[in-house]
Amino acid sequence: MADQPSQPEPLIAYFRQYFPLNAVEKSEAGKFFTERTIRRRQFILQEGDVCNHFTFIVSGCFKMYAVTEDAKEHILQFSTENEWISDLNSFYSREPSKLFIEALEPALILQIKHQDLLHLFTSHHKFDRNFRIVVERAYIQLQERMLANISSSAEQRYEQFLKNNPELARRLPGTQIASYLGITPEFLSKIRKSIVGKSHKS
Amino acid sequence: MADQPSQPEPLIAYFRQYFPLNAVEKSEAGKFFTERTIRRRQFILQEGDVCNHFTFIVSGCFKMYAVTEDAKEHILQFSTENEWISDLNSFYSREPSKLFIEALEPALILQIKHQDLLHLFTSHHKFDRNFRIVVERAYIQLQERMLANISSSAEQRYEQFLKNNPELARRLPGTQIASYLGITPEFLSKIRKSIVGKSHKS
DNA sequence: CGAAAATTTGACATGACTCAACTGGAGTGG
DNA sequence: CCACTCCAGTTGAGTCATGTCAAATTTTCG
Repeated sequence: MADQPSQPEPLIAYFRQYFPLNAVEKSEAGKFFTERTIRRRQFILQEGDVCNHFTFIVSGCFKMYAVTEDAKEHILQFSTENEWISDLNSFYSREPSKLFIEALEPALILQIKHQDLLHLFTSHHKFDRNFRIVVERAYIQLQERMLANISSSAEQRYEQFLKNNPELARRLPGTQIASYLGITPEFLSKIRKSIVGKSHKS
Repeated sequence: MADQPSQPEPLIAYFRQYFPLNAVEKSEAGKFFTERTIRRRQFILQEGDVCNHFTFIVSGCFKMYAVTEDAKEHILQFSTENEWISDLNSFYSREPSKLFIEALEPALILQIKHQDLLHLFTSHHKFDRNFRIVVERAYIQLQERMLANISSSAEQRYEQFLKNNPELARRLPGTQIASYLGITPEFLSKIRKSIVGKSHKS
């Protein structure tokens, strides 16, 4: 539903940051990326399905999360405008995903199918390069988050999140941020109170 | 010190898993990767230095870690035979690293310099592809570890580590594993005791 | 407006850390 | 072969960080 003729300008502008596409490559991108409009709370991936699309976000915001046996949601990733989201594991292994990807706001996305992306990699190697760089940058960020998780308290991680993602901190409810940080919403509320207390003691 | 004529067979065998190199590409790999012998406790990267090499491990074992203001060591990664290790952030940004990479066992490695790797990417696009895949797989693993960290107790994370890395669990002292899991060695000791207790109650 | 979700608060429970002491190998040099 | 040191590992007591549960309040969205 809601598929439309593709307008991949935002994607082309995105790739221009790394290795700009030539005319042929731009035309190929236009051919294989499909535009979709997504409602708030709509899923673009559900647990049990194979992740068959690589998704570029033109506007809006998504969360990717796992649900554990105790029925709790654990957010692995937020992604917004000019970012990618996909369960890489399921996408490449073709095995059922253990994750959900859900829109937190109405969104506009560009999606490419698994086999079309493999085709792009093979026929136009600049896509290999651009996607190498996309994943490298994501890896570096995840590594920083990992370091914070094994070396800092919940309060420090929250402050680091505020500093690195001021925009997200404004857009998202605290419950979601708590889930991302690996703490309970109640405890996040207590952290916030304690931070306010500190800044008043000037 | 200890540089030797390169014997890149293990590396070529490694790439064969993904996209095998042709004769020209093999010869290029041989030209740019340098072999080094590393002693136990020797560093191949120290905080403050720019990470100028991408390292493939032929044999041995390394840890990559950060040291925080309280002088504690936090292990971000272990890497062993047929794996890579490098501070991607410093390697690409050319800024001083915040990390150390240190040998936990005597090791044999193959290293390529920053500018030589960029050259390989540009002149032989199969390296773009192979490194895209290398980073994708590392990303998927790190994502699993991240999920464990935000959703599981220390005991569950330790059991998951034992299951996923039985080899490392045998090779490494518990102090190092505790640092990797983000807990204290004392607490790991108590976890071990509690696990033994459980398995006796059959 | 009305329902559902987010936030806050407090009492209590538990997970994980700190510190200090002790144990027991694995080298190393005599 | 012994004595010595040096780590890794263990243990226990006390403390701090974070979670659980339940309830009241506020905000958001349909």
